[in-house]
Amino acid sequence: MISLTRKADYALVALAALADTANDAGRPVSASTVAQTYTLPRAQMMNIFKDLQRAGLVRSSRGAQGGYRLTESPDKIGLLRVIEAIEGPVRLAVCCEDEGDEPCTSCSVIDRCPVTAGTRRLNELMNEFLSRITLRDLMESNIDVPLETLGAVRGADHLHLSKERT
Amino acid sequence: MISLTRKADYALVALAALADTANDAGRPVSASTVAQTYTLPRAQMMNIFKDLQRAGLVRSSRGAQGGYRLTESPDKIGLLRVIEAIEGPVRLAVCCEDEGDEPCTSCSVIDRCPVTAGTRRLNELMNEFLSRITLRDLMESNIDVPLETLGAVRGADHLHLSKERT
DNA sequence: TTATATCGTACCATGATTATACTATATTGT
DNA sequence: ACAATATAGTATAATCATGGTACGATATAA
Repeated sequence: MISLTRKADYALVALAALADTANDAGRPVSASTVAQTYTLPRAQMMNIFKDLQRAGLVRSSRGAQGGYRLTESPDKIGLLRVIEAIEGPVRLAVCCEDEGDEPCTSCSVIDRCPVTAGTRRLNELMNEFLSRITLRDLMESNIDVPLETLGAVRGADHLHLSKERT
Repeated sequence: MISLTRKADYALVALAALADTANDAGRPVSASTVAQTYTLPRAQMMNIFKDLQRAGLVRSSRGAQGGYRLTESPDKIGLLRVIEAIEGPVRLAVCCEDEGDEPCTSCSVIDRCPVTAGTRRLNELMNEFLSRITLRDLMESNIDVPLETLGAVRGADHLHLSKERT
């Protein structure tokens, strides 16, 4: 499936919540608060924050009045890092584990496969792309930049991918 | 998870096999042949071809010497169509069911969610992107075009996304 | 008519995802 | 010091999608 897991989705909400509230000035925000604010399962949110912390995306302060804070500003946080923190590496197919020209160790098609090379390239592209889009972009739905350039490939300006935002 | 299901992956192999063998000149290729050629489960391959046929990507001829043929040339077949034929619509998150500004009916965050708008935009982009890349691109790992333009956003030429192909 | 091969559908097993619970530890405030 | 709060870590259960199989029906070519 080409989709985020619910956890990854929650993680984006969580990070956005931190970014919204108090970047690094105010006091930290607790997992419970975020869960309550957005009507999401508390326990789930705690696990998510833990993953985010392990990935270095948030810093935790324990104890009363504790919670989490972003370690970086939202425009420094690429989506890929968030997704990987929750779901692990992004791979379009099993054969994307081995990069480059190495033979496919994971699937049965071995080396006759007519699409591995392309799939791996596509995978690289996807990763690169996801790492470009930042949390800030997402919060402002400011995903125009890559979009326009992508649209320019075949002169497709009809896409209006940056509508109602400029 | 941001990855293709195994079925979708197989589907790409299958279509590539059809494209390789006999575009529309020769005789059709059976699901069993494809399965055998690439050491993939027969029954699975049959189901896949059925889905592809339902989506109009291949045409079937029954009986002995029967099999499948592509209905269009590989450079007319976008990846999105293939993926959708197998997995259904591509949605980055549940809230991408409703496009545009409609409120989120699917998740509990309702309308306070700080990332729905961005996620939906991102979803559009992803779909657009996948529809651009054709089966032919994939077979030739000719995915350089969008890659370069994407890489040009921040002048990142170090990526070498079109290596060993020009 | 017989062998081939798709069509359609139904089915099960596995594994990932989703969600919860519990114990331990650390910090704040009284 | 003590209680309340909140994270850390881990373990566990339930749910669902996926991966894979099987079978009867139908259509075609030889």
